[in-house]
Amino acid sequence: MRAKEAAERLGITQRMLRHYEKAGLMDIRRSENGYRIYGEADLRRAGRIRDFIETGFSTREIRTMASCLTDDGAGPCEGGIEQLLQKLGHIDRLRADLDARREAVLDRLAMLRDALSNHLEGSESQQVAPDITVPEGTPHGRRPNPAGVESGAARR
Amino acid sequence: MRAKEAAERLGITQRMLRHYEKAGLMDIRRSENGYRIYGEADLRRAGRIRDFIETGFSTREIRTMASCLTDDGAGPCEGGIEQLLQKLGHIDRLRADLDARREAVLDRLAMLRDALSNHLEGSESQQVAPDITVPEGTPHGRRPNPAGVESGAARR
DNA sequence: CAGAACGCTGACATCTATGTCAGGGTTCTG
DNA sequence: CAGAACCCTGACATAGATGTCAGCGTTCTG
Repeated sequence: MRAKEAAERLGITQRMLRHYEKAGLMDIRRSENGYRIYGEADLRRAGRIRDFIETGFSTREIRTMASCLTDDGAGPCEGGIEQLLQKLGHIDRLRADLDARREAVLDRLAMLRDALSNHLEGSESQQVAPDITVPEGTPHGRRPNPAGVESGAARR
Repeated sequence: MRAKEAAERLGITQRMLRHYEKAGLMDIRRSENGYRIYGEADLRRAGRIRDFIETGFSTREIRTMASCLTDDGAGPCEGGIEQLLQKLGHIDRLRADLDARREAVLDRLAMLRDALSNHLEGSESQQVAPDITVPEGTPHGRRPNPAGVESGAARR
């Protein structure tokens, strides 16, 4: 397929697709007229690159773990794992934090709702947020190092 | 504590600490001589900001969810239910975002680990990342669309 | 006290990610 | 065929994260 479709399927702009290429992260085949021709594998690769970038990696870092971009789980993918684990650490810390906060909010919310209904029992009822449905959102529970400041000195 | 110590404990530079401040993400107390004085709560807040940033968020985006940076899940909350619901919305959206990122990372990680073990099956084994343990942290499982090209059109 | 170590501000510099525009082909369609 | 819709390259532009240096006060220590 050509640029437009590829970009659409990936949810990014053609600009970025070219950017990845220029950054040396991919090498797209060209048709005789010079148009880029993306194959499914290219899409997958670009999709991974996109994800890496949206996860906070720079093309520079990604190039470092180029072997982590191919379909075939071949190459050792040196470097990739540690870097990923590190990111995971950041993400998990934030998640834990958000989970805690989320619960606090839910609690408060429930409390208010109770108070409210008890209060306007039988009154004209002002109908403030009538049917509060707790928006589901992945299970949450344990909450280690609540507001953890650190998690391993000397970084980056 | 003062700048140097704070920065060290957070694993970032004083420069960035000032950057967060200038970005309107925190407001650090000053001693009479003008020196910044960081308290534990400031550290926690800065730590979260740091994590958000390293997870790919910009100060601009972070400012948007400023209420997610405080320790107390409590907070002003004046305005009641609407505000709470709104906050809940932010939190959940944030969580969704983090989940996506987290999962992308986990997927890649699992994939890599598999490839790796399959690869050095019985060989002299170079011991690259010997005992990769997926850091526990909220349950995760399904992994549809392995090398997922897409993940929902119109993103961001 | 002198010098080291540290703090502050502001400015300039680099790198990336992205957007957008221009100038100029190529393809598809009514 | 004419115009729309695409594609390409290259350049200029912005924003944000970070680094680093200068010029200048403050603290701590031998």
